[in-house]
Amino acid sequence: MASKKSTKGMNRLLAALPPKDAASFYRRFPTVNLDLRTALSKAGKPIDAVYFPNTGMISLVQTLEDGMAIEVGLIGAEGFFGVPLALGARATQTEAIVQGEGTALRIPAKAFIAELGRNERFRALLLRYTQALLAQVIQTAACNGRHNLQQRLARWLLEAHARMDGQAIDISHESLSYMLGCRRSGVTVALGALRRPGIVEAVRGNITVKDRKRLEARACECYRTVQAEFSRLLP
Amino acid sequence: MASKKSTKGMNRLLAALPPKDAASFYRRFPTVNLDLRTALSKAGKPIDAVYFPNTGMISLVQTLEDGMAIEVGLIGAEGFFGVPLALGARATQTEAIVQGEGTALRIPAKAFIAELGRNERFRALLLRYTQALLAQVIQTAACNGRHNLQQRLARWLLEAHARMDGQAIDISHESLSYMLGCRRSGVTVALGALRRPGIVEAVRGNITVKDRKRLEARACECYRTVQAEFSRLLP
DNA sequence: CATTTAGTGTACGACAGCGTACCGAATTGC
DNA sequence: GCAATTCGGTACGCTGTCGTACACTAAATG
Repeated sequence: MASKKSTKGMNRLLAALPPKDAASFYRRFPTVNLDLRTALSKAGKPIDAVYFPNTGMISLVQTLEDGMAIEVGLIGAEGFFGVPLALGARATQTEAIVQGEGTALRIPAKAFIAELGRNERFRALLLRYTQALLAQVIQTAACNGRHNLQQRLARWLLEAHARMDGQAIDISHESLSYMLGCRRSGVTVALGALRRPGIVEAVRGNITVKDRKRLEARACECYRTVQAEFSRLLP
Repeated sequence: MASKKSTKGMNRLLAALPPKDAASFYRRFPTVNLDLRTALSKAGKPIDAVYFPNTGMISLVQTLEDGMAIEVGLIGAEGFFGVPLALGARATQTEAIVQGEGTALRIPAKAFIAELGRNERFRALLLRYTQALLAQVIQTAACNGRHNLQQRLARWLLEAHARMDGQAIDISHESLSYMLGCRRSGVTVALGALRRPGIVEAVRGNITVKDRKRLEARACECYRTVQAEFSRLLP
């Protein structure tokens, strides 16, 4: 295995470390499958491991008292799940759910914390990612307050499309409504408006982006803004 | 001046440090006035100092491309402004605006970063606060997506009331609409519904909470949820 | 293969909040 | 003291999204 080439399809935070460090992580910790709809952590329960996705994506979902939920962040190979541990907390009210199949490096909480204590560079990198995640959540807060369903759906599809490397996205209207915090039929209508002009194709539980340019035109600025923040913080 | 007693009306993060450390901060850095409507940082510009409020409050506001804005977080004596610096960034797209008059300890960016590097305990404390702020922004994202104006206004008033120690809140409907991301007249109507039953009193640019209990009943759960997160993370 | 279940398309009345506009009252600036 | 400006109250028609409901189809299950 050519070690330089293997940064393709590898988690980009780990890939940003000195090659020896990255290799050490991949040697010492297992790569696990991220299976669709699996919860990596539950509200209020201790986080028992952190995940650095190589492929696939993880949704951060906040559940409200009435049982309604809404997505507040999306994590792919550009990041990792486990920010609260890096900040000295053990648990969050926010749930993490696999929303796109893939694989991830899994590091148990204890080992992760130990590693942070001894690897200055690793810690600095993860804190910069934390700032990027914060920027993403902030943008989502603004987006939820001011942009309409059409725009937010288009944004979500762009985010997912990028993280799934252009593959089709396996998600039902029902799940998507859960992410966007709206009715199931609201998704059907908004998606119909993207499907009719051929911007996306959609069949039972599966959405394919066909024309990214036109999808961007229908989305709000939020995707672009967050993107810019990420490349500024994590070059 | 009895040094133990002086934690009253002092920033609570600094008050949580060993008394010697806290005193050292207050000796080495100036306490400045937080003047209403002052911007402590501008979108995209380097943050030149961090602020630990003793009293008053600071709003985190995200501006969108169309010039519309919305508040994503609120900082009082329980926290500090400057999280991005603690995470290794120099600037953010998010603006910080004084929304309630008070005073704050001001630490220049350079000195702050130096201090973080040498004071382990200080750093750990600020990172736990960062997690609390993240929880606040996450809840706000969910709140903006799912709660109505009435509930969100009530929540905002509770947050402000707590941070202003029960004092009257100096803010116009216009500014409030800016915080909540709605029309000015939307605020007037929603506030009217709280004023008529005597829950709040409102005169030109000034709102007084008269009945906190009933205000809580009109607010969404978000205030309580964030509150719980804060006391869990920063006892 | 027959039956159940999950996912999708569509419709309809209700309503919260929008954009806009206008007026009077309080405050500020000259 | 007067004019200009800011702030607050109210109204009206419009639009996006909601809640709900029903029918149809594809997939899963027996």
